Amino acid sequence: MVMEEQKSLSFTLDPKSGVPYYKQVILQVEMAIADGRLTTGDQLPTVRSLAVDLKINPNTISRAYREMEIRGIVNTQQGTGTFISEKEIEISAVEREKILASLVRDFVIKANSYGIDMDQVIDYLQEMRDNEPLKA
Amino acid sequence: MVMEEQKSLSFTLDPKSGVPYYKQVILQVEMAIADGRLTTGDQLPTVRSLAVDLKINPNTISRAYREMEIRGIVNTQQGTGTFISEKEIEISAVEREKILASLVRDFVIKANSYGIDMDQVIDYLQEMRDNEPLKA
DNA sequence: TATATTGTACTAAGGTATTAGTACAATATA
DNA sequence: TATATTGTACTAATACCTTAGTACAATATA
Repeated sequence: MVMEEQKSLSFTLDPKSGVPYYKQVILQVEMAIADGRLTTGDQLPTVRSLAVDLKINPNTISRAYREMEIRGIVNTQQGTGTFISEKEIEISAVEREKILASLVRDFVIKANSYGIDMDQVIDYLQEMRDNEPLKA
Repeated sequence: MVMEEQKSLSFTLDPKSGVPYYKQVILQVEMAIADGRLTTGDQLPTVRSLAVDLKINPNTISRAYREMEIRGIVNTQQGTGTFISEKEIEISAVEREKILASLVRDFVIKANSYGIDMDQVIDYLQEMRDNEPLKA
């Protein structure tokens, strides 16, 4: 068994946010991937250790990891651990297009309801991309 | 009292979708605004009439309208009705920027978790804007 | 003022989501 | 094989979400 890199990420929970714990965990992993702190092959904290750290039940961590596994973000193996996946080869271009379409649709409707139009959104995204790329 | 335009929109509900009724109503109003079927000053169906049409409780419609009022999408007055707001003058540029930032952040994280990067997103949005603008 | 029309407050029922308790199962490794 | 380490299944408690029932309140208008 190859020893994968076990990075020390600091997870935190906000009980008052209204966001479920398992979703907060997922979000933090996603953000760590997005900004490069986590990458392919990295090991996440074990279910038990993270549960102890965060003082919550192991099943709650397990649920977060399971959801990410379903989404293809991580791979889990009992007895071994949970690791960031090889980059989602399993999503076809067509499927990705569909997902993107639905994400964009929701997003545009929301933005629109705040009086923000597509030009603004596009400008914003371009600036964002040019100034501080999210992907490592 | 000026008689505002009362357009005939056809609302529908899908009980099997898992999306709450009040959210379905909000979504349909938002989409109607986005594609121009509804615009500033238009009156929405009354709470009661829409409740009868959709065969649900008036409070459910009321909740949808109240949420939209909080978001600044509509203005409600008892005895008079519910109308599409004058274009959100109440949102400052700074506030709008903040909202946009948080919307974009959520969106990018989601897209990223599906392996979709910003360039793809921007391309997609640009095509969308150029081909079939959402705003009338 | 009287009446119709509009939205609202308060409450409760039912369902769903979230989390924890407890015991278990799969894998790695000495 | 024995033991430690990893994740999991099943259940139940609690909280929250959604909707409806009922009665009410504010406004418009005859």
